[in-house]
Amino acid sequence: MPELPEVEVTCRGMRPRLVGRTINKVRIFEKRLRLPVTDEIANAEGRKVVAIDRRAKFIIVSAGDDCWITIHLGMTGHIRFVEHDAPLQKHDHAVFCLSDGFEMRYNDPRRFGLIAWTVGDPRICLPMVAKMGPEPLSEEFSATVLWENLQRSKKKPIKTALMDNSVVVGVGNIYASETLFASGISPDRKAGDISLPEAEVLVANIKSILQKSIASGGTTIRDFSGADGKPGYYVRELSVYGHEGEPCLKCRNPIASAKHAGRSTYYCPHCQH
DNA sequence: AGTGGCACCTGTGTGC
DNA sequence: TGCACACAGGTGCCAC
Repeated sequence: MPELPEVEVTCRGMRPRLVGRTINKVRIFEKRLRLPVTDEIANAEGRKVVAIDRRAKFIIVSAGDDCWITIHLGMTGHIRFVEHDAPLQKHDHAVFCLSDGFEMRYNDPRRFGLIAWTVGDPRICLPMVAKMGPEPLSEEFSATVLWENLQRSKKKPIKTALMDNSVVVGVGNIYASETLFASGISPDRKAGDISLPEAEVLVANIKSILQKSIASGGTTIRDFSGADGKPGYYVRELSVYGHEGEPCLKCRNPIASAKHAGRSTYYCPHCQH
């Protein structure tokens, strides 16, 4: 489901519902996520949530005293807040009972997500999180940084390189296609052949497209919804993703599709070089 | 060392 | 209607 905008939208939805509440009880119905949920998650009981942050596509919940809960939504995960007596849904794998009578429920049909408990900031002590590349919406993510990172995977197609978390985080399959279209760059170009001025254009488009998507509540293809249950409306703004055969918004020639590293890519052969 | 391919899962849509 | 198959928003690991 979620790329960076969807995770950011989820975080923003969680903050007013979770921060300041005490987690009274944790119930795990299915431990077999991407990494098994450990029994340590029960240590969250009795703790009050202090803050919620995002790093790449990880949701990082601070529970005070250097105790942390890290949540990843995988491809199909989502978070909902419901009254404690609301019926459980299929694939509700974890339930956090809160002091205000509501429950935060983690639902993930494909179970590619994860829920981890750590003592110590996950951005330091969870290797999966610690080794992530630059945040696209941060100041540090500049044309120079992108260009330098692209040199490390210079033989990859640029589309695949943009989805590599060591190059930049948060750009998944949808936004890789969208940012390349906006930049007029072919997905087949080798990452190492992207010039600094082109990197400049890419950085600007990555930032603006991700920001616009966040403002629209993210992109709902099939089943994404934010923590408030609302779908993302950015799907209406997508220029190429899922639009194979339809006329390009710039030149009216048909949008094409291709595969890069097994993932679908959409692009305009006429506008992107 | 960088790269492509596969694996992990369930659900949905399509074509026969 | 049923079945087989392809495909889906992510990412770690495994051979080459």
